[in-house]
Amino acid sequence: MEDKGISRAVITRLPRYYRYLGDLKHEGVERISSQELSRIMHVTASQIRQDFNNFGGFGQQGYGYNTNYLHQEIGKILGLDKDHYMILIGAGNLGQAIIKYMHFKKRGFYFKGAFDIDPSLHGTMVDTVMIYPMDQIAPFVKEHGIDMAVLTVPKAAAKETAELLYDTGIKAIWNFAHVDLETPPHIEVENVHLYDSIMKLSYNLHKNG
Amino acid sequence: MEDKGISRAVITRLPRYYRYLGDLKHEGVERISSQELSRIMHVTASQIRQDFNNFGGFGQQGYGYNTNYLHQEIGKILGLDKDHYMILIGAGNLGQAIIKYMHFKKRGFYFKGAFDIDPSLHGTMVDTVMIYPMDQIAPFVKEHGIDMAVLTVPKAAAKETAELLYDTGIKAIWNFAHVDLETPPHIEVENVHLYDSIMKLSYNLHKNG
DNA sequence: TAGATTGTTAATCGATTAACAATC
DNA sequence: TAGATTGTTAATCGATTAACAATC
Repeated sequence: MEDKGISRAVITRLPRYYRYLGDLKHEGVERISSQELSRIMHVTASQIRQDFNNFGGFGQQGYGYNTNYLHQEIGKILGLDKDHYMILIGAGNLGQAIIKYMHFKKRGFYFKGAFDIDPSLHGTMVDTVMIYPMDQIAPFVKEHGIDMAVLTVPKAAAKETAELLYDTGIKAIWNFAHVDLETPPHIEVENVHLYDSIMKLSYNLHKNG
Repeated sequence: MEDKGISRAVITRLPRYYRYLGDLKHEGVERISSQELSRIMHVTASQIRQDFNNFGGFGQQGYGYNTNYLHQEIGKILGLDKDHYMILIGAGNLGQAIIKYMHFKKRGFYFKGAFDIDPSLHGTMVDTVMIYPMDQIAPFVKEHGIDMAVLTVPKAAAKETAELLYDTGIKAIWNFAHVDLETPPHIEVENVHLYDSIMKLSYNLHKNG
């Protein structure tokens, strides 16, 4: 699970496997072959087997894969068996929606607090999450053992806001601001660039005339 | 621009180029070489030149690229020189946030209406956008020349809701529900799978122990 | 045991990088 | 003209697919 040699392409596919296996499990499907999964997911059976074998085989010759076991193991690889304590930085429209959208919905991801520069928001709640002033980020992170920050501040503020996090002990930033952060090596970043996404859709919409 | 042979990897990089060139333009940088851009964006100069040459050269030997021109041309490739009329389907937390987040912010993308099953929302506004009942989707799309739908309904409703769009003339779906839609060939889909994204971050957070 | 299907090696394909001639 | 830098071809690298022996 700690192998550093797993390619980015494989990692990107893992959550999708996890999602499909969760659905199959939900439908009561107990076993599945790479061929059946291939048909459902529209990827080759070969790729499925190659992907899983990056982490050591989860299947059994002549049988296939046990849906429950495979789902669970991929969950472990993704770190979903562990709890994550999160803060939100930038409690605007998008930030508040993310709190409401994620909260209680996905086990293991917990918002412990939100931060904003707007003093009128301080002390108010989004769902069950309190909004604090920005200068309390560092002590809050330490006190609550926060490992992830969700960054939903305007583009112009993103760089300096992210820098507030670098020495706090935060390990990961989920970045919704449309800049690419240049983070220190001990911090992982995952970008959700919504404008990039809609531009890609726009391209595809027009590509055939 | 209509060339179908452009690889997915190249398309995915275009919005990022567009973003960086917009920033450079904003900073008053008039020309840039692939080498300078390479340094700023952390990709190889070779890749930059290859990518641009998929669409016919935009540069000049010995000079480099004109920032404004290149920005504009990539914008055209992405279809950003055209207006897009959008509807939102599913006016919950995330949907409302997207309307507020996108509206007026990015030229060319206009929300004309929103739709929800909840009758108590019908007739109310999100920003400047009215919420309508679901059964009005088809006539609305035709009347307003809508080309894109943003799908922010719960996972369980996504499939059947998407199907309401297939024969309306809609050309593209920006899908925030965490299912992979099986759309007919005349409809493009771009997925924003937030859970997939946070799972990837979780993986990277744990991969070094 | 025979059939099925994995795990894994080999072959192919595509994308990235390097190199350099063309040319501004 | 000389220097710089693109456009483009060739080489390399990595990811995907095919094939099949191992084995349940």
